[in-house]
Amino acid sequence: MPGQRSIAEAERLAAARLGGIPVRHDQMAVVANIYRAASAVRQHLENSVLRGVDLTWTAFVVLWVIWIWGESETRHVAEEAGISKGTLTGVARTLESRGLVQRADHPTDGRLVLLSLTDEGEQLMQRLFPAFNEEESFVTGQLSDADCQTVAEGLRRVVLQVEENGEKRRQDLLGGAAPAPRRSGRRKA
Amino acid sequence: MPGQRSIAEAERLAAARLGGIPVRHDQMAVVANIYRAASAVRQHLENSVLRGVDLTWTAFVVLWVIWIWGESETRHVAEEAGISKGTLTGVARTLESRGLVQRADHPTDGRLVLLSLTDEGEQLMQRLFPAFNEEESFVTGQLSDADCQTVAEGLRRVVLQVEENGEKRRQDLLGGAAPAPRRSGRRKA
DNA sequence: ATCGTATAATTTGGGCCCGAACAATTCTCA
DNA sequence: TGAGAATTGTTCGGGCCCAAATTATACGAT
Repeated sequence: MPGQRSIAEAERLAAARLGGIPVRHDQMAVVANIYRAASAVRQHLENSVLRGVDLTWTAFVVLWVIWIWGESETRHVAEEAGISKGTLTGVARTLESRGLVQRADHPTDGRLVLLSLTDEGEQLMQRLFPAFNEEESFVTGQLSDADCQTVAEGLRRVVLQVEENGEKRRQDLLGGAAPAPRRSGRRKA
Repeated sequence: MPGQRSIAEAERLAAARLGGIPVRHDQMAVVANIYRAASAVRQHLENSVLRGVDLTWTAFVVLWVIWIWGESETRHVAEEAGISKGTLTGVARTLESRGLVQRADHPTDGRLVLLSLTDEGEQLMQRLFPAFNEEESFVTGQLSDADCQTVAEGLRRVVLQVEENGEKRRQDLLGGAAPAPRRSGRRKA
């Protein structure tokens, strides 16, 4: 994990490298630190409470979503966990094979699949969540409760900005042109 | 992308589900929002400025690091980019095949490999960075400069806490036991 | 000079990740 | 009622991700 010194240094070097072009430093610092913090927190959680039960961060988040919301349609779980439908299919398969999650057909809509925790999955989350929250407290240990609220609120605004205005923004950037297709990915048969 | 309403709702449901067990809400909210913001920002950047030049977020970060720091040893690039050495090997290979990065042997230490941008890579970054920074400004558009500084500073403390105390913390949690090995991964031949 | 020991990058296995293509089902409306 | 549009979950190709194992090099001490 890179030290903080390097962020300031990188910003200085970047400014030098850009010459006359203006750089929004404060905004750059927010994005850089969001990314660093996310990596650091994920790494810590995976190597502390999750490692022992052989769960990845994503697998835990999926379990968490199903635990909190109860039996749910997969599209809802994917949305809430912040992963694509395709990714969820794979993660759910893994969790199902581990006996933590079970799938069921929707009673009236044949397109839907419902996910729920098994008893074992339920017990695991009961046991795991307090330990997880304990580490959430550890990583935020240098922040007061008020600091936490301030930071969380700032991050909420970032999320909200992207959620509410991101799509329009991306369209405007393209100026009516069709979005570039991914070079990787499935091709027509 | 899940709405903010669901975070508050999830916290409420989580509290209910945990019954008597105390939950550190503010700390939970910070971690949850760090992760959401990181996903949202990455998604927006990949689907706006990066998509057109067929770069992933990680590939861009690696280019950025080499651009800012100049020719660098791979271990330094990996550290600074926040990815493992093994991952960097693959990403560097991709970038090399695209003609954006070149590798060179270290003049005196045969173990080291140096990475630098090609002319094409240099030109790409000159062109790309302003657009990238523009989107960093967009995603933080609901925050004032002062807000940005506050949020960045809070996140810095989270990173610092994990960097400085994370390893000890993880050892303490294990209580002297050997860390659980990953179930996945390479096995002895 | 040679034998460990330390450190570098790479390889490798299992898994996550996206988004386009696809198959199955439901909805819509003429 | 029936054909097309819409929506769901799955498949799939290319790529990232980690950490352990491996290989190669450097260096210190005999």
